[in-house]
Amino acid sequence: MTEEEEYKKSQNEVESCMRGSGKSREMDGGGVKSNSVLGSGWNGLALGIVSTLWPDEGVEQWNAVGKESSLHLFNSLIFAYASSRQPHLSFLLFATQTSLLPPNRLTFQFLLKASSKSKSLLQASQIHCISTKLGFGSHVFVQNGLLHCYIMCGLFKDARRVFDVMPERDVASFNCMIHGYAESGDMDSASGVFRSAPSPNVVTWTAMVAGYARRGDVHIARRFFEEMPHRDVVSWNAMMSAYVQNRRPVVALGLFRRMQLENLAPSSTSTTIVGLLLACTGARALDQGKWVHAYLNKKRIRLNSYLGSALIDMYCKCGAAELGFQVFAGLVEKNLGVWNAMINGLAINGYSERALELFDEMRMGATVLPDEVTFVGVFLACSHAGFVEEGRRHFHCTVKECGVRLVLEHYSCMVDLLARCGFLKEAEDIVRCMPIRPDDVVWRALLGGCMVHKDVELAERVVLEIDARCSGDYVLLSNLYASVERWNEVERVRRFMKDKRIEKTPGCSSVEIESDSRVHLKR
DNA sequence: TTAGGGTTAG
Repeated sequence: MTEEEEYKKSQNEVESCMRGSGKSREMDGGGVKSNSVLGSGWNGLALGIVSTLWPDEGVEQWNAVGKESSLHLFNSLIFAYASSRQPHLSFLLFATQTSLLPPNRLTFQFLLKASSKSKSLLQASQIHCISTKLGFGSHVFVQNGLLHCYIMCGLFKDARRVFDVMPERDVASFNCMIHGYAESGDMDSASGVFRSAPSPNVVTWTAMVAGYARRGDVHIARRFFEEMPHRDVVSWNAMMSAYVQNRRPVVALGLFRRMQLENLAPSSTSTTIVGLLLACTGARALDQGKWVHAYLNKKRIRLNSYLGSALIDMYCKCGAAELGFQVFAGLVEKNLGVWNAMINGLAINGYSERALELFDEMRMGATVLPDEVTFVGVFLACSHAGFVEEGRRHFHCTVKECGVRLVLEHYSCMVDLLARCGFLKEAEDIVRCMPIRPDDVVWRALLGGCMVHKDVELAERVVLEIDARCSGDYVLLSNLYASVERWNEVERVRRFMKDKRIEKTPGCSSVEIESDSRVHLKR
């Protein structure tokens, strides 16, 4: 049976189970009966697993939970795995547990959590089937778990079908559904579910705020935020993030000040600080970013990967790559986001060699595998420094070796590198043979090379390929004609722009926002 | 111990 057939079969089974499950037979607590089956060998195994999960406090935690009840212990472990980076290990543990101890409702809840985290609908369907057979399937928490898994897998229509036939719904079921619609950008449906929710809570309202923000409707998001009967730290974080996402970083900073005034800032989580750092980055507010960093140090807040990469990115985008590197060097937890922030940060600041060295270091370490974003940094570094050979090697070989798919951004960097270094033919060949349709950024990268090397004929062809031609493209072409003293063509382009009323976009620059609007963090 | 907010490119 293929995986798809297997999936369909279990989906049918789930649906027939759901239709026929009727009233749930609660068995919570009953499972502990088999305690005696669990010998010391199992306790040893459990201890080993706990120690791996929590190397420092493992024994202590095990002592705290392990001796009460074996089922409780196994459930705790399943939950710990479900919340960890290896959620699939929950299923392995369940396979060993189920032969010794009858699972209870919590076991299934945690397994469904693991299915959601590993986005495994097949597992979720199977788990739901077993739970239904044991009489837990129609419990609202279990059903919510299944619903959540459908949402996490992006199957919104299927989620709706589950939602519609649920024998009982609570506020979390509505919240799940709203979040799902919001994720898919369907705020009309989300708002329909929101209106039908009998008792929306702070989670419901926050899901609406985040949903509108994600779609770019920051004003509607703000209206929901202001109308909320009660706000908690997550709602504030969602609203701050809404402004950051919609390129209004200064408003986000202002919101944090209001949060402080309402005395909510002391309970701010690392997510609040990440939001604050993102706002500083967006506003290019280096001084305020430094304040946030100092605050983190003062409060001895450990830098997790989110905080670390946000800090690195803030320093690099504000032109202080050295400070970014200091943060990077001091980080204990370096995940892909952290490496990418540093490699890209060095590349955009012109530290090409250092960026490429770091990329080699990352590959040598082999704990984190590069992805598309990493290669954007790599090509950017090659392009800024004019490292043609190295760029070619990475473009044609390393990307494949790492199992990474080439995306538009990679092509634009590579075309930029080749074209600027005078390999115009090779650059054009790449554009013409790309397996994905080149966008205007790619064509403009080629146009830039034509400018440097005064290739008028190619530039004329390239300009015609640009979909959304703007004044800059015509100005570039006219300057190119001027540089080879073809004054008639210069005049022709200028007249064309005038007739079509194509105006030059005025240049602009930005400065750091004034100190009186600075965020002052409470000590 | 079901549900909402966070990092890296463009």
